[in-house]
Amino acid sequence: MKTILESDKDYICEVHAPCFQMLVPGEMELVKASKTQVLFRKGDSLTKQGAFASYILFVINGLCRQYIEGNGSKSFNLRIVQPGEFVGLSAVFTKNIFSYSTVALTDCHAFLIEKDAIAKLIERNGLFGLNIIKRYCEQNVSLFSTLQTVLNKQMNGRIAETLLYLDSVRENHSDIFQLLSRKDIADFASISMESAVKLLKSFEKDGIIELQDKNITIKDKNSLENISRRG
Amino acid sequence: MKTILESDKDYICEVHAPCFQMLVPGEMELVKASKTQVLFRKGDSLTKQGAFASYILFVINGLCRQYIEGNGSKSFNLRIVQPGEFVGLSAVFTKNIFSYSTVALTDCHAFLIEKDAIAKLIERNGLFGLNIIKRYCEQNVSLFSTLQTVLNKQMNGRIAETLLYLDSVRENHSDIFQLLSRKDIADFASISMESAVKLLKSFEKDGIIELQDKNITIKDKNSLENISRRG
DNA sequence: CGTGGGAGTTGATATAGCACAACTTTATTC
DNA sequence: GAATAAAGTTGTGCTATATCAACTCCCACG
Repeated sequence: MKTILESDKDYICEVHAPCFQMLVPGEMELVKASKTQVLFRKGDSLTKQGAFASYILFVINGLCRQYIEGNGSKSFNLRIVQPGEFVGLSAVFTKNIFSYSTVALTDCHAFLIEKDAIAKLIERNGLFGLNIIKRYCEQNVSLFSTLQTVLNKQMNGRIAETLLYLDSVRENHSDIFQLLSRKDIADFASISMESAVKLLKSFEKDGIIELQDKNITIKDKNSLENISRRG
Repeated sequence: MKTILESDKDYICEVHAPCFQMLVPGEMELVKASKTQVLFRKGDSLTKQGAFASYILFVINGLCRQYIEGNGSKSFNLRIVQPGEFVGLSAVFTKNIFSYSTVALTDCHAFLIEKDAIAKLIERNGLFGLNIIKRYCEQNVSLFSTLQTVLNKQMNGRIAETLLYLDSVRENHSDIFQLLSRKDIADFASISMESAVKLLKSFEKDGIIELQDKNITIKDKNSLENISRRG
């Protein structure tokens, strides 16, 4: 993790990120003044579950994996963080502790924005606040859906859902599967790595997917959706 | 579910709810104009999972149980909704579908506020927006913690946690256990009703809790916390 | 007053998915 | 490029928890 000296050009680029479009010039200054651009190297932690959180991160480019740490080496993957998304929103306005860890799957540029700056911004600019609320809302809905899956579906359905999710990520990031180990995939479905391997093989045998080394191609999306729906 | 004709006195009462303290007079009018006070009878649904959501609810008095519906008769209890809390926040700013069901455990007074009114309010009044964000944030953090529990703990830990949670609710609502069946308790821990019964009995045998009909008294909070922590 | 149904209780049986072990293949390091 | 570590694969037994079934208790309702 290494702080980057920014050029003015960088700033112009960042300020064009969709989330910051509705700021009036004075507020833009506020963001500029309070943020720091950082390069996270592949494998670096953007957030560490349980650590103190006084800032949020906004990912400019690169991919991250967001996960909940359990006991021992057990962990559960929440999502792939893509450019244009915030990390750490949920921590900042309550107990100031990150609820999850985030690790860079590739080198990532992000900027860090102090909690106070965000709060001031929301207070002054209602439209910005509404935009942030929408993001909270989305995250909320997505958490409910995750909970649904974890509570009601079993291995088959969970792996199917995982594959569909990762395939949707692939639309924008074609190399996503190269960045994930079998354990990573298992951790999206919250099953053991061994079970994941066995299920993937069985899906391959049934002609639903194709395995080429790390890459996974979906051959029969319909079947996968059915398996996912049935649980 | 029955709409109540409100007196001016009612309005004064409602506007004193903590969340609406920082509104300027013009905005207060907006809330007044757009909300409807409703009485939900014990057993009535405040929200239905999957149903269209164009409003949020603010509970004035009474208790509700918020839960996720699964397949068949399976469901998972998220929380007890207490007076002063919102229901339906997470639905309103994204896909307009409730992610969960909510049922009244006692008669409940609530008011319904249209989505557009809330959005306008946030846009105009940043402090109000910040307040709403804090609530989102809390719900978010609580969802992460629920996920932690469901993913990492097993029966013992989950039931222990459930008991500690319900005991914390009892501080303000001493009759809470009278309102819950064994199935309800099991559904907080996401275990079968039979398992819940067996575990409760075994906790009783170990002198950790005391069972008197529906009521449950915690005798050894420390043990319960340990069991909950270990999983 | 008795009868039916829901909630609670208890023990017996079934099973999904994990842990382990042994092994193969692919990376990494000196 | 040999050696060692890490990742992936496969089969076998075990365990936590659900499901089922039988029974009790209590309340509602004819």
